[in-house]
Parts: sequence; structure tokens; C-alpha cells
Amino acid sequence: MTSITDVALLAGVSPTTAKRALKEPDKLHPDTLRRVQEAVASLHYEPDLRAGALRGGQSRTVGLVIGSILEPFFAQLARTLARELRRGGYNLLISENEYQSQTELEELKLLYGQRIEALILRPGYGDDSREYLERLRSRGVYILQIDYAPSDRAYDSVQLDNAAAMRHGVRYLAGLGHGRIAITGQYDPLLHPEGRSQTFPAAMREAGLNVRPEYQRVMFLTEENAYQYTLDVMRLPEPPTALFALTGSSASGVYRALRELNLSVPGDVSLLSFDNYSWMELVDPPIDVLEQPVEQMAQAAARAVLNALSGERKDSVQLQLPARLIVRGSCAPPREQEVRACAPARVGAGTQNH
Amino acid sequence: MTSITDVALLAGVSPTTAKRALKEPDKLHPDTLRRVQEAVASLHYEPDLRAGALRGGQSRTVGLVIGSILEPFFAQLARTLARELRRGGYNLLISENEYQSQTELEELKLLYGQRIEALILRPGYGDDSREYLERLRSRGVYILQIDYAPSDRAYDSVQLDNAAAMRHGVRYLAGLGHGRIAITGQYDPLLHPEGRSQTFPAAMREAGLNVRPEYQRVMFLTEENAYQYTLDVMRLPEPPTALFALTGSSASGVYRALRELNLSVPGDVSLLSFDNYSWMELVDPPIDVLEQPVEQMAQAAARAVLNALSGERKDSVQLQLPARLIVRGSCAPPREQEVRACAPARVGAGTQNH
DNA sequence: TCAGTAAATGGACACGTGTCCATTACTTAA
DNA sequence: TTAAGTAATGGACACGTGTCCATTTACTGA
Repeated sequence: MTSITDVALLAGVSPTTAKRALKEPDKLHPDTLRRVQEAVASLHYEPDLRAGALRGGQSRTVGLVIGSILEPFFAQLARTLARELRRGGYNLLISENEYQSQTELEELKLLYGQRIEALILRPGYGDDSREYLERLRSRGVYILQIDYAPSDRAYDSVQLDNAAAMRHGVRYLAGLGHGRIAITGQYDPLLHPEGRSQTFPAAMREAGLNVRPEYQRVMFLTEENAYQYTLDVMRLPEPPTALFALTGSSASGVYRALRELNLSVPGDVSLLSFDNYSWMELVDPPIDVLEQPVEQMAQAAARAVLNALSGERKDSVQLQLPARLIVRGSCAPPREQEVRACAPARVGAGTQNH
Repeated sequence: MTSITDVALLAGVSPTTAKRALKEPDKLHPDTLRRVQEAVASLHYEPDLRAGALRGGQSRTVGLVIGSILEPFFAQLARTLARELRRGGYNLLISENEYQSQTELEELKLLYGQRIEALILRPGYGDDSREYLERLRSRGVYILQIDYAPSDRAYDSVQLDNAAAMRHGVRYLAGLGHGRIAITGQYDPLLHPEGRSQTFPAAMREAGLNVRPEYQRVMFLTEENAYQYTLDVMRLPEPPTALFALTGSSASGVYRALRELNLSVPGDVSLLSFDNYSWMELVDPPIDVLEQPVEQMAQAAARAVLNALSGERKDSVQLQLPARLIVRGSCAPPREQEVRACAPARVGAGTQNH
């Protein structure tokens, strides 16, 4: 392992001088500088960043914990974050928690083992990891929640305005005449913490609608779970007239199940989804979506981290970005008999809607 | 920053003893062990892995350079690799090269700055990075190529049997009667190095078909490029009767362009794609694919790396896994007039086919 | 020529860990 | 009681870097 000492030896100078040739070349005599540079070149010397970080006390490293790298939303987030942070001189360590608090804690410990300076986290939030986060913060790690943040505003956060998006989505479906709306997942503070299902009941109430207990199921946000859920819920005596997928990959599972059940969209059931993935405009009908401003979120997050680490500003960051509804054709009014079936609820709702 | 020294001080023992409480607890007197453990708990001490790695000379870190984390194939690869390597006690650093040799070199340098012990690489391969790889190897970094490897077998590799897959795909299309086949990208050793377009001409020759120069274009494997390519090539006087997408996200771009051109699949043009993404069976018609055994590739790669790092075996690894053709309905014989139009070529081919 | 100053270089140490070897305390056998 | 052996603990150093301060060299002006 060639080190700066080897370079110094070859160039016939002290290690300090050799180091200066790399960091402050203008402080060296031109001849010395040249000699050292030649030695560096001939030995192909490259500094050990870990050693430097150890001495300097700063790792120049940021940790990222996301739900799943297979979800394109997170993949794009990770890519942009990595790019922006690198531009600011930081490396990004990526790990997954599968939305589960269980695996989260050990991921966090591993990251702290690398002495990350900041942590960008899609929280899964068991009590354990919650306590650990607090410890991280007390050690000086800047913590930024992304994609979801509990209501207590304990840490900075960048996320979609989930409540508004849910309101928007539910109002859109209710406006078409839907009363029996089901979402692919139910909020649970431990097992399924996220801001969409959490605000679903309120959004329904505002639209004058009720959440049907038989549509509720706590589950992780995977395609497979959404598939199974759809199969089950569409076989109920009174199936939903509209399905609302909380993530893009959930939508894929929903769609697959509907196909298998030979149900037409939007004839038999309407479909609305979060995220705007490119395949969603390729299916027939193309899917109505609530698009997240991913790029914008990632850049805002990167900026918040770089700001915090440069020690410039101390004001709390609580960013909520708006979703954009894109209508393509997967949502339509429910069939006549369905409308009649749930008319009472809807009529009562009509006055409160808006 | 609390270190083992702080723990030792609090427990009233030497740093060496304190360390032993963590690594070789059975060598300590029970009382001492307890005292140290209490100190560790009350200080919430967690070792600095970087410092340990520095002293031990081993970083327990593996680097991964892939084309794009947005390509689900790579995302799944990264996930499984991370999981398997972690099980073996290694961390995975992920970075992207966008299939370009230009950005690759600086990614590699940053990774070596972290003193990775092994490198798993989807090579982009400029001359610069090629030389740098050789240097990495001479420094003891184990190098494994993934998804693509030049024919020189310079390093270990795990990849799809691209030549066989291309043969399979072309033969399938030719068997349906297609003569004008276009692939979404053309091999170029510098700008577009990958094993599919590289072996396309040979596969066509074997089927007795010619590669049309007007279908050839060097381009990165992005959805957008595939989209633009499809628009252009389908507007030629003699457009292809079958499109062969080299990656799953390319297929998405192709599909979008075909929709925009109001071309029906497989009526106007057939579509075959690499990768098997879940949306591909949701579109109408569902897409015929050559599926890669992603999971298997990732596990083989992880095994190769762990073996090499444990110093057990030294035999070269040159793994080529087979693709699986899944027929769903996006490929069909070309229209009558098309068949007639390219009949001469095809008839000549018929005798050589098989 | 000499003092004074700036430029150029070198030495010692610290970061937090792991390893090697030395030291002390305690047990066992003759 | 003593020597030998083992258990338990401590001290010194090294990994490769960055920082601080000391030292040497070159240059300027009177």
C-alpha cells in the first residue's frame, strides 16, 4: 500500500512537503513541486480518504436509508441525491429498510459505524430506531426525513404534501361519483407508517364518505401485496368502485390482479395511483396518477443537507411539495347500479364537498 | 466523539482490556467484563469502523459500478448484492457510470479512495479506465465484471449469455418471417460497449439475414433514446417489421413511440425485449421478452467476490447464464406485403436457418 | 556584512483502532 | 516454599493522514 511517505522518500523530501504538493502546491518551490509530482505519478499515489477523514474528524459521507431501491421513485431520489451531494464533496451510502422498523435499526448502526455526518431517511420508525435517531442527532449527525415524516416535526423533512394529495385524489374520485374507494394499505404507526393512508380517513370524511372496514389491510408497499389485496377486495360482496394505489409499484400489482379477474378499467373499476412511471401511459387505458416532483424533492433534500453540514443556516426545514394530478382515462363514473347502491352516502356528502 | 479510551477510563481499565470486552469477552474476568459492558452501555459506545479498517488494512468494503440505478435490472442486482455481501461482512458502495467510460474513471478513483477490496463493475471501458482497472488489480483489488465483459477475459465475469440470447431472439423473429429487424443501439467499443448489439450481426448472419445500415445508431441505453430512435426508424421508407429492445427501459421508449405513431403491435410491427419487468405483461399486447436470471446472477457474483476475498479459490470465473424466452403476443408474422418485399433475403436465409 | 523577514521545508503528534509483547496476579504441583 | 504455568491486564506501537509549530534557507535593505 503506497502512502504519502513512499512518495516523500522517492522525491527526497519530508512527508509534510509531499502532502503540501497535493494540497497547497503554491507554497512549494517549483523544483520541489515538480519532483514530488513526478514521484506521485510514478508511484500512482492516491490518498486514503478514510485515513484523512479519521484525522480530520469528518467523514464527508452521508447515509441514505430508503424503503426499496426497486421502487423507481426511490431509485431516482437516490441517483439525484448522490449526484448533488458528490458535487458538494460528499459520498452517499445507500441502504434499504423495506419500510420496516426492524431492519432499520441495524442499517442505522452500520451507517454510524462509518461515522456519517448526515442521514437522509425514509423512516420506518420502531421505538428502537427512534431512540437511536435521537442519539445520532446528539452526536451531531444531521437528520433529514424524506418521503414521510411523523407529525411531531422532530426532524427536518422533505416530502410530498400527502394530506393535500390524498384530498385531491379522493375529491377527484368522489367527484366522479365514487363512494366505495379502497387504498392499497392502511396506516399503522409501527407496521405501516406513511402519510397517505394516514390521511385517507380525513380526506374521505371531507368528501362526505366513509372508509369501509372490510377494505382496510395493513401491509407493506410491495407489488405482490397490492396484487393479493386487489384479488381479495374485488371478490367482496360489495367491491370498491375505485382503487387508489399508494405507490407506483402497487399500481402494477393492482393492474395485474384486475386483468386476472377480467375486470375492465375504468368500466368495472376506476384506478388512480401515486407516482408517474413511464409504463403507466403505455397500458390501456393509461393510468391517472398523482405525480410526485421527485427531482425537486431530491434537490431540496441535497440542499438542506449541504446547508446543514456547512453550518450556514439553522432554521428548520419542513418542506411539503405538491403532487400533480394527471388525468389519462383510468377513472370514470361508476356503473349506474353502483351509484344507486351507495347513493345515500354520496348525497349526504354532496353538500359538504368543497 | 466517544472512543474506546473513554470507555476504558470510565470502567477503570486499560483501552486494551476494554477492547477485549468487545472482541474476546471470554478472556476477561467476569467482574471486569461487567464493568466494561456497563461503561459501553452508558456511553453508547460504537466502534469507528473506519479506524479499525485503517489499522487492520482491510476496509471490508466492495464497490459496485453499474449503468443506471433506474434500470430495474441493475436495481435488483444492487439489492441482492448488497444483501449477500453484507451477510459475508462486507459493505457495498454503489455508483453509476451511465454506460459511459468518461464518468467511469472518476467513480473508480473515488471508490479506490475508500480502499475497496473488490470491485463489481458493469464496464464502460475507455482506455483510461481500462488502464486504471489494471492498476487496481495490481494493488490487490479483486475485479468482477457484470452484465458485460469484453471478449478478452481479462477479469472474472458474470453475465448473460448475450450471444446465445441474441441468436435465440433473432431466430425467433426470423422464424416468424421477419427480415427487417432493428435493435435499439449499435455496438461501439468506446461509446456503446455491450454484448448484445455486438453479437447481433453474427446472429443475423446465422439466420441468413442482413443488418440494414439505416437501422444502425450508436446510443446510450436510455428510454428516451429508444423512443427517439423508434420514431426515426419507423418513418424510414422501409421501416423494420420487428423491433428488438436491448433493455427493458428501452422497450418502454419503443412502445411509447409506437403508440404515438399509431402503429399496432404486433400488426404493424413486432416487439421483442430483453428483461422481464412487471409492466410488460400489463400492456396490450403483453410483450415477448428474453428474461435475465437476475437473482441468480447477483448471487453468483456475490459468491465469486466472497470466495476471492476469503482467498479460498483462484480459478477464473467466467459465468454465462442463459436467458429465457417468454412469448406473450407482441410478436407475429409480418404483413403479407412486407413478407413479399423482403422475400429474396428470407428465402436465401431459409436454407441456412438451423 | 549583518540583521530582519519571508519563503521553504521538516518534525512531532493526534485521530481510533488492532496487534504484539510485557507485566502482574493467581493457581498448581513437587 | 518455590518454580512453573496459566489467567488477567496493561503498554507501546502502527495504520495513513492533517495540523501545528519549529527549523532552515533565501532574500531584502541599510
